[in-house]
Parts: sequence; C-alpha cells; structure tokens
Amino acid sequence: MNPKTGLLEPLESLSMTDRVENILREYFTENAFKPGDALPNEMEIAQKLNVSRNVVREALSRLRMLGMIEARPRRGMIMAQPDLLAGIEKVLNPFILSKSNQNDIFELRLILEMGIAEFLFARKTPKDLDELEAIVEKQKGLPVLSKEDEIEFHGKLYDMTGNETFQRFQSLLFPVFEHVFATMVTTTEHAAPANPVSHYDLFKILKDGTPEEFRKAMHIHLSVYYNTIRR
Amino acid sequence: MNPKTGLLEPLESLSMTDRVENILREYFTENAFKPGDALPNEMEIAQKLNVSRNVVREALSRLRMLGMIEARPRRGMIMAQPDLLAGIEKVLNPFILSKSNQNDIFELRLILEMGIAEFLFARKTPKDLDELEAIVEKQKGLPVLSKEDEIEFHGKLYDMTGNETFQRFQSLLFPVFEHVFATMVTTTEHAAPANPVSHYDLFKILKDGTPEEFRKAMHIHLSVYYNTIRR
DNA sequence: CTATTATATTTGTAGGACAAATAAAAAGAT
DNA sequence: ATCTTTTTATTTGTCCTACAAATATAATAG
Repeated sequence: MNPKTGLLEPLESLSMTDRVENILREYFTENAFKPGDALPNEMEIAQKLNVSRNVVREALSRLRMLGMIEARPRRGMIMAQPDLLAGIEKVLNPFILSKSNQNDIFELRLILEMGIAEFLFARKTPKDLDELEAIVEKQKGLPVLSKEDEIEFHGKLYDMTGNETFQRFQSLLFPVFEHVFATMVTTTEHAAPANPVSHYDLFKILKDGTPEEFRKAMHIHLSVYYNTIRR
Repeated sequence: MNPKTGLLEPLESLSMTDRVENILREYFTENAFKPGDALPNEMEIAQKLNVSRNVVREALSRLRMLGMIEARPRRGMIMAQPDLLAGIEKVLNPFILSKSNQNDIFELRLILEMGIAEFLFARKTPKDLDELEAIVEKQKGLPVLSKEDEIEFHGKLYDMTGNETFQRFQSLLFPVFEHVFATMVTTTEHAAPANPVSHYDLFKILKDGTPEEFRKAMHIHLSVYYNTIRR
C-alpha cells in the first residue's frame, strides 16, 4: 500500500524456503564466512529460525547447488567457494528458453567476443602464439571450417585471455548461439562465403598488430553474425 | 576404473536430490515443455522415480529458484520461463567470492563494455540520443563525476543496446567491479585525473561517428581500469 | 448466464524415525 | 611417544505420516 498515491500493491508472498534462503545468504555475508569455515548445523538453524528442518533443507539444497556450501556427516556444513556459473549453466538450454532470451544470448556472445582484445594482447605468450599458429596452419588447407575447427581456434583465444570465468561462460553460451544462428540460416541463407578475415589473419594481427586492429578484424570475421542484427 | 592404464577414478557420488534434479531437467527437454505446460505433481514424480516426496521437493526447490517452474495448490506445477541470471545474482557478492573470481568479474565487465558498440549503433533512436544528451549536458559542469553519474550514463548505454539480459547482467556485475577497483585504488592511486574521453565525447561519437571510433574512444575512457590489467 | 459457495486437490510445512557416511575419540601395537 | 586400527558419536540424507494453506474446480443459487 503506497499511502501517497493510494495504489494497492501485491503483498510479498515468499515461501518459508525462500525466506530461509535469503536469511542464510545475509548471515554468510554479515559473519564474513570464508571457504572452509564451519556453519551451524541443520537442527540449530531450524530451531533458531523456528521452522522445520525440512524447510531448512530445501533452502540449503539451493545453496548446495550454487556451490556455496558443502556438507559432511558428523562434521556438518562448511562454507565453500560458490560456482559463479552453476545457475546459468542449468538454464542455458535452447529448448526451454524464450526466443527473446535466446536472441539476447546470441548477441551477448558476440559482445563478449568483441571485447577480449586487450586481454589477449596483455597476456599472450610465445607458447600461446605457437599453439595458435599450429591451429591455423592445420586449418589453412581446409575448403570450409567445421564447427570443431571454429571451437578449436576461438577456444584457444578464450584460454589466452587468462580469465577462467570468461572462458567457461563463453563456452557455455555456444549451444544457444549455435541454435539461434541455425534457425536464422535456414530462413535466410544457403551457403556461407569465404570469410574475408580468416583465423590466420586474426592470428597474424594478434602476433604483430594492435588490439585495435584485432577488434576491427574480428568484427569483419564475425560479420556473418553481425549482419543478422535487428534494428 | 580405467582398464587401459589401471588408474582408479572416483566413483560418482551424487545425492538423490542431485539426481532427481538432473532427471527432471532432462525430462523437460525431452518432452519439449513450454512455459504454461502442466507438469506431473510431486507425488507422481516421487512414485515414478521411487524416491520420497522430500527428495523431489528438494530438487524442485532448486528449479523453483531458477524460475523454471511455478507451483499452485490444486492445479499443481507448471513450466515457467527460467530466469537466466537468478543463479549468478545470488553469488555475485564480493564478500564470499575468491580474489580470483572477483578479478575475473572485474575483467568480464570491461570485456562487455568494450563489446556493445555495434548494438548501440544498430539500435540508437533519436529519443535515446536526446535522453543521453540530457544526461551528458547535466554532467558537463561537474568538476568530478559521482558513482551515480557514471551509473546514469553507462546505464543508459546498456538500455540502448536493446538487450535486456546484457543490461541486467552488466548492472549485476557492478558491485563486484566497484569493490575490486576500490581495493586497487587504495593501494596504487590517490586522485583520478580528468578523463581524456568524457561522456560527452562518447555521446558525440555515438551520435555522429562509427562503431569503430566508439570502441577506440571507450577504450581510452576506460583506461584507468585497463591500466590495472596484470600480464 | 453470472456470482457465490462448497469441495477437491496439490503444495507447503511440520515432526518423527532411522540409514548412511563420516569425523573424532578410544584402544591397541610398535 | 607415535602410528594404526577400531569404536563411537554426530550430522546429513532419506523416508514416512500428518495436516494446514491456498487455490482450482465443481456445484448451487439467483
């Protein structure tokens, strides 16, 4: 109820499980729990919050899924390092996502691909470049690149960013990306022309050029995807 | 047990809850459930899988948290549109994340910021530009920009991408980003010099320039952050 | 036909029991 | 005294039963 405007607003209707989950997450922060720290056991929590152990277990099950806690007989529960991508990993399924969400994911993957240049240049090593070179040399003679070829090259780039979360996230997005693009191709195009900027070109720029040149080239490399962008 | 090498490998030790969760997610995909479709009720699932109703509820609680299912008395459960970011939202807390994860998030936000140019140019409207202009005009006279000023400008950019998932994700990343940068600044710098590329500059390029010019300018605008990148 | 009331159904919560899997303590061997 | 093995205690994991709460559906009244 907003007294100023007189509008009726929906009452909050969180289940006990939702509320226990929220309380526990706040509790972890307020008490500065670190991975390895012992947590109160289920019965203590249930008694402190005056709810049944079942409700506590339902809430804890969620936190367990996020990797935030681990549980052992006798020892009880301990804090763990959450898995940033545990949640999204379980919903990145093109068959259950809306078209709108799928398109967002498709674009998000392009956004991420365009944004990594600085990190590639900051962190490339001679070893990395050798390995990338081996990949592009192997691909040079192929008339058309397979999905696996694409994954191999771009996957190596992701590794080279030195950002594990990025690498994993970008890889998780691929099935939805591919799915979205597959539905587009069916309706709009028959054959993909040779890419004006090849993997080899990108490799050469990464080896001897600048982040800016890399971004320019990557945009062209990805033009088949960028051409699908709706206004 | 790998018979070739004789190495012992850990046995899989999923709880029943983990297994029920996995089974349910597969079941949703295999049966092409769409938002609004009725699902089997808890007792049916428990009987079909030969587990207790509690275990089913613990698994469903997780799916509920991800927004994948909704439950009503008598009607039962229905499929819902999952919330892509429900999981990560609950763990994007700088106080429980490792330094390594925090740094990954800091960088991920920079990657995303650098990648949105094409979408801004594809989707900018005269109305958007007017609104963005109003923001930069308001900020022009300020000697130093506050956090809120930064959020206002960049937030408008995120809106302009027309990608709701991106907008929300980038916003969710901000507290960790800010936290990481705050720990860096304390140890390395005292005062931030005026930005060589202002919000106004970015606005002008967005209005009259090219995506490439925008990316170049954004990189300079973000140089205070990019200068912190470890090799 | 529409509105109201009653009923049926399923989820949400509670409490109890015991199996399973350790972690910790105790006992035994060197 | 230290190390290894066995025993015990503790907590989680799973199961069961019961009933309250909140609808969704069916029945009744106007």
